[in-house]
Amino acid sequence: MSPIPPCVLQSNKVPVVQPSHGVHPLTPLIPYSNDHFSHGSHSPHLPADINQKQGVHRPSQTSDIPGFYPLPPGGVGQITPSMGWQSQSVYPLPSCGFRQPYSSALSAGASFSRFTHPLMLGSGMHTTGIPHPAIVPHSGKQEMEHYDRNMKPQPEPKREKEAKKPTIKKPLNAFMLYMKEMRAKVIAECTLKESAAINQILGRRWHALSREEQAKYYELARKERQLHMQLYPGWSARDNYGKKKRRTREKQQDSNSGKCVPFGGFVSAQRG
DNA sequence: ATCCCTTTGAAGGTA
DNA sequence: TACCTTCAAAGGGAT
Repeated sequence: MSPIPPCVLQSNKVPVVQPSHGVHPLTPLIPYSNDHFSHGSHSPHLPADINQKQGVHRPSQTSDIPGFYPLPPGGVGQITPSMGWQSQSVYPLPSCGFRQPYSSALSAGASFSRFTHPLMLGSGMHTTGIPHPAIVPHSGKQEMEHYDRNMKPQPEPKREKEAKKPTIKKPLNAFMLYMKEMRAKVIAECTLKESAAINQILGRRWHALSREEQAKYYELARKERQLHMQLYPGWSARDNYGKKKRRTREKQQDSNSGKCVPFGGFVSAQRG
């Protein structure tokens, strides 16, 4: 059984043979210690929340993430050890508001620092005064062009306009968190840049992860959702519906209908 | 300048 | 309940 070559990118839409479980082409995810997640009372896999609806249980009872709240306004929230490797927390709650582009910090203990958008200093402020990266000014385009890109201090004439309609982004799910973390690594290995191609690889690697490894990300995602819920109690995913303009998708039907997709799965009804 | 592609998962809507 | 749709990240490519 040979592990997946680092950069096997099946030419589009070619079914890929799924590697057997246990083989981690990707290998060491991050140097975080498992106990951060396995210490818990509930079994690591399908983290408590996988059976969601439960992950969505009211935050009030979530003693699960003590220390997150109450967050000192403008201060650095006390991050519980349970956050483990991402000690900087998914919600860094920066005291100064700036950070390194996450991609550069991806490697070890990568901080999911997507949540520190400079713009938030102005608009990304929760009613409680807690800055949150999920809040981005709604510029009308692809939401925001990624925090990092906006880092450069441009003389923004339309700053005011943007600050008017902040958009609260969805919390990232487990796979998204995984992607954010591993993207740089894949890019380095494969010298690829196209996100679509990279995402295909990441999708396969995600499946190749052991349940325990995936559980880490499910747990992280669960915490993200919880925190997100607490920060924005009234927020709904639907709030962002329609904010992305989409072109007509013609080929959705014909190209999709149950075709094999990389990884031997079937395309989800998502776009085509 | 803006959307598409590509992935998985969460969540809302509809039948 | 089951299924469908949209969005979340990301950046090169297409329009």
